[in-house]
This record gives sequence, C-alpha cells and structure tokens, in this order.
Amino acid sequence: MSETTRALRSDAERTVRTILEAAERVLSKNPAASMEQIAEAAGVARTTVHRRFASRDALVDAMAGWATKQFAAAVEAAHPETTPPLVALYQVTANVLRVKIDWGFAMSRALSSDPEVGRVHAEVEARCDRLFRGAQAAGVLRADVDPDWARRVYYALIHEAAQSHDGDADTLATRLVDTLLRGLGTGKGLA
Amino acid sequence: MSETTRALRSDAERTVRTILEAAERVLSKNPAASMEQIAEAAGVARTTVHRRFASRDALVDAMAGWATKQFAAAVEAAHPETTPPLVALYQVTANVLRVKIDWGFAMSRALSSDPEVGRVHAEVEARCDRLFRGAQAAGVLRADVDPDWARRVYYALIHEAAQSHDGDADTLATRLVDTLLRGLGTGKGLA
DNA sequence: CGAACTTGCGTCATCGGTGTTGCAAGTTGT
DNA sequence: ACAACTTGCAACACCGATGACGCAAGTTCG
Repeated sequence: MSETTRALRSDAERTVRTILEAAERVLSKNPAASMEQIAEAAGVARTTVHRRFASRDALVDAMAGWATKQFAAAVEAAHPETTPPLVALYQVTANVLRVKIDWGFAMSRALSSDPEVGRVHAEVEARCDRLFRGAQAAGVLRADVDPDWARRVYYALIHEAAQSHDGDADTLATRLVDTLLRGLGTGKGLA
Repeated sequence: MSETTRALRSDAERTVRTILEAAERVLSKNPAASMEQIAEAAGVARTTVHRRFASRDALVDAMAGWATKQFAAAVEAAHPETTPPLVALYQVTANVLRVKIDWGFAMSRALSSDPEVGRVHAEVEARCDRLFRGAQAAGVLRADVDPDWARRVYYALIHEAAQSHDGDADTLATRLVDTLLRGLGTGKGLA
C-alpha cells in the first residue's frame, strides 16, 4: 500500500466515522429521519453519504456492525468467565453502558441483514445466561428465578439506565446492579 | 337521535374499532407499516380507512387517545389513593398490564398531537410518584431510592412484562412486583 | 320500493425520500 | 505543477405512500 493510498484511505475512514456518529445521533432521536437530515448532521452533502453507503439499509447495517463490535468487546473486556460473578456482573454492566449510551440506536438493531451481527448478539446472550448461572451457583442470584425473565429484566434495566442523562457509567452501573439484585423494596412485609 | 341514526352510528363505530385494533396489531409488529397493510388486516379497503381517519397521523392519534383512556381507567380502577400501597401497586400493575398487552404500540405514543393525551400521561405519572411516596411512608419502598429512577424502573418492567407471551396479567404482575421490590438476588453478600 | 348511508374499486395527482450521474472546485501528496 | 482523489452541487428518474375523487353495489331502515 502506497503512502498516498494510506493517507487517502485514512481520510475516507474518518468521513465514514463522522457519518456513522451523526446517523446515531439523528436516528436515536428519530428513527424515521431522512438521509438528508443525517447528511446535514454529519456536515456533508447527501450524495457523499450515498457514496460511502450504497443504500439506507447499508448505512444502518454498518452502524449495527460497528456497534456490535463495540458491544462484544465491552463484554469481553470484563472477562465474565474468569471473574467472580458479582464483580463480572458489575464490570460487564459498566462496560456495556459506556457503549450503549453512545450507540443506543445501533445496538437496538440486533436483527441485521448481516448474519454475523445476529450471531454475536446470540453469543453475548449465551454468555449472559452463563454469567447468571454462575451467579446462582455462587449464591448471588436466587435459584428460583426464571433465567429468561432474569435476562430480560437485566437488558431492560441496561436500556433504561442508558437513557439517563446524569452520572457516569460506573455510577449508573452501581445503581443498576443494586436494583437488579436487591430491588427497590425494604424487604419487610414480603414473604 | 333517531333509531336509524343510532343504528348507523353503531355500525360506523364498530368499523372504527375494527380498524383501530388492526392498526395496533400491525403497527406493533412494524411501526412503519403502510395504510394499505392496516386496511388489509382490518378486512376493509384502504379508502375506508381514509374515510374514518383524515390522515395517518389522525389514525395514530385516535389510537393513542383510545389507549390513553383505557390506561387511565386501568389506574383509576385500582384506587391507588385509597388502598394500602402494596395492594395498590399490585392492582395497578395487573390492570395496566391487561391494557398494555393489547395496546402496546398505542400506549407508547405518549406524545400525541392531542394535548389531552400528554396531560393524562403526566397525571398518571404523578399518581405513580404519589403511590411510591406512600409506599415509602409505609416502609414498603426504600426511602433512599431516587423517585425518578424508581418510576423508570417500574415502567421498564411493565414494558418488558407486557412483551411476555406466556401467563396472564395476574401472574405477570406478581412476578413483576416481586422483582421490583426484592430484586433477583439472594440478599447475601450485599451491603 | 325508496331513502339514507356505507363500502369497495378504480383512478388520479401529489409528495417526499431514494439512488444515480456529470461536472466543477477543492485538497493532499509527490 | 501534476496526479489522484474527494467533495459539493444540481439535476434527474424512480418509487411507494398518501390522500381525494366519483361511481356502482350493497345494507338497513321505514
């Protein structure tokens, strides 16, 4: 690869990133926004967007692909398999929140035309279930909770926490894990 | 009003209900569905839909209006102000779930062109906060939880439970309230 | 039967978003 | 300066959804 090509490709990739970020910003506020609005938010002409992404679907797919990579990396970085369940739960939560806060729309596109995206999401889901089983074995998680319900509650709380405009990922993760495990009640008056 | 007029209006209103229900069914699966698809699901011609609802927005607004009425009624029926907090929490949850399971899309349209819809949603939100304050006073809810976070967690759990395909509203409400108050943890190893 | 009304069907115009192309102007590296 | 490349801009064709008609056929009454 020549120096020229490398420099030019670098520019091109910077433009791509700018567009992806603008698309996330716009589409998270209005999923039906037009390419025109996305281009405007990115500070480029609409034709430029079409040069980088053949179609609207291709753009959304690219967003999903990028976000999914970040998502998988966030989970991986917490080493949920080789860390005590409670610690892993906290680390995974904080890491995922960091990604989801900035890529909420893209991450919600688990169904992409790219089968790889679906695969990764399924894999993360499996790791989540494994983490929860480990937590049950360690006595952190109740043994009588439906695994499916547990995962859905966890995902819902992450989704909700990511919408918060206040606090950093660590603070949010602390509150989230606390709520997930202890709930919001005092424990009095309940069986 | 003559008997004739009453009978005719009755027919018209039945058609309207059919369309609203079909729209909910279709739009909950695909928010971008066309009027054609909605009409097909309702078993009527597209022109008929346009006769009843001047525009697409008008249809969605009507859905939001109808769902909001049901929503408010569901909350009201639980008498959250004159019932012990824990009982009220359960009743409200079960009643709202019954509505939300069938009108998930319409209920998510809290922002309607009809200001009345927004007003009702705001009012319900206020009642929710009042219920939570009552629960705190009764020692059911922890006193140190952020009221805003508590309400958002509650809404998120309702949203999630409404997606469940198994179990009736009462079963779902039981599990939901249990999760909300006790969380999913054992209580061991946490401060 | 006739009146009032609604529905389905076909048709039409319109509009906005999408995707493509050609070209002039600008930037970047050699 | 030259070459390679990218961008903005204007223009274009295309398509699907929307919304408005009129009209014939159907119904539910009195």
